[in-house]
Amino acid sequence: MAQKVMRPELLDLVADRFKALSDRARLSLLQELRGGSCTVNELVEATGMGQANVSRHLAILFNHGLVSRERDGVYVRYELADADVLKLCELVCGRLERELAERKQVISGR
Amino acid sequence: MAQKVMRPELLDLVADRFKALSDRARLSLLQELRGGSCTVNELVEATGMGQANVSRHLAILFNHGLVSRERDGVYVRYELADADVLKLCELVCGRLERELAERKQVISGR
DNA sequence: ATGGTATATTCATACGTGCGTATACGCGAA
DNA sequence: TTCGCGTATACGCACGTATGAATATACCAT
Repeated sequence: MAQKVMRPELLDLVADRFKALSDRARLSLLQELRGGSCTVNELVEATGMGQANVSRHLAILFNHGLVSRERDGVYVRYELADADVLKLCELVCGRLERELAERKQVISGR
Repeated sequence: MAQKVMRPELLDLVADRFKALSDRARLSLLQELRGGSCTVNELVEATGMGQANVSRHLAILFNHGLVSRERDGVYVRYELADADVLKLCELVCGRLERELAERKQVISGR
């Protein structure tokens, strides 16, 4: 139970943060980064996405503070900003897995 | 640290779940529901949104299992499905508040 | 069944978003 | 500086989504 009322402006910020996470491409980038920092090209190869696309999505994640970046000569290395990002994903995953399990029960139970 | 690899299909489900939460209108509905179950019209009055809009967004939240509903005569009462929804929002809010605090420090510190 | 109220859905429209292609930028080597 | 490579951005297009107005549906009372 945090604060009772949330200011509308904060509501927009929260919505934007969720929006940043509401894309398959960005989630797969975050997942790849769980294994450690990556360059853009490494992520291009790992995900099969186009280079421009990867760069764009990384910029979005960066602007939302979900990843950090650091120049390494010609390369730019991206990495997860912190563990909160994964906590969010795991909360959602946990729910989904429970729901899928329930659905299986219903199907096999009839 | 849950599973190492996430199947692409699950990734889409997660993205969809986040997408359901990535809208100001839906978040304000969830916030109103923190005070207990509400009818559609109560939510219309509380949020100032149009009736059709409220009904649509509630349907989306319902389809994602974020709220439950129950007929009460002519009315339909909606309520939060469980506490996980709020946990998600609070995780994001916590981050945002920390970020805003840091930003204030930077501004006032120069 | 009829009327009235609460809720859901349809339709048209405006806006946002993701993508590929092409191009610009940044950095190091020669 | 000029070249090559890695990364970022601009443009155009196709698709998705949120919205209000109008309409349909569900329920209760009479």
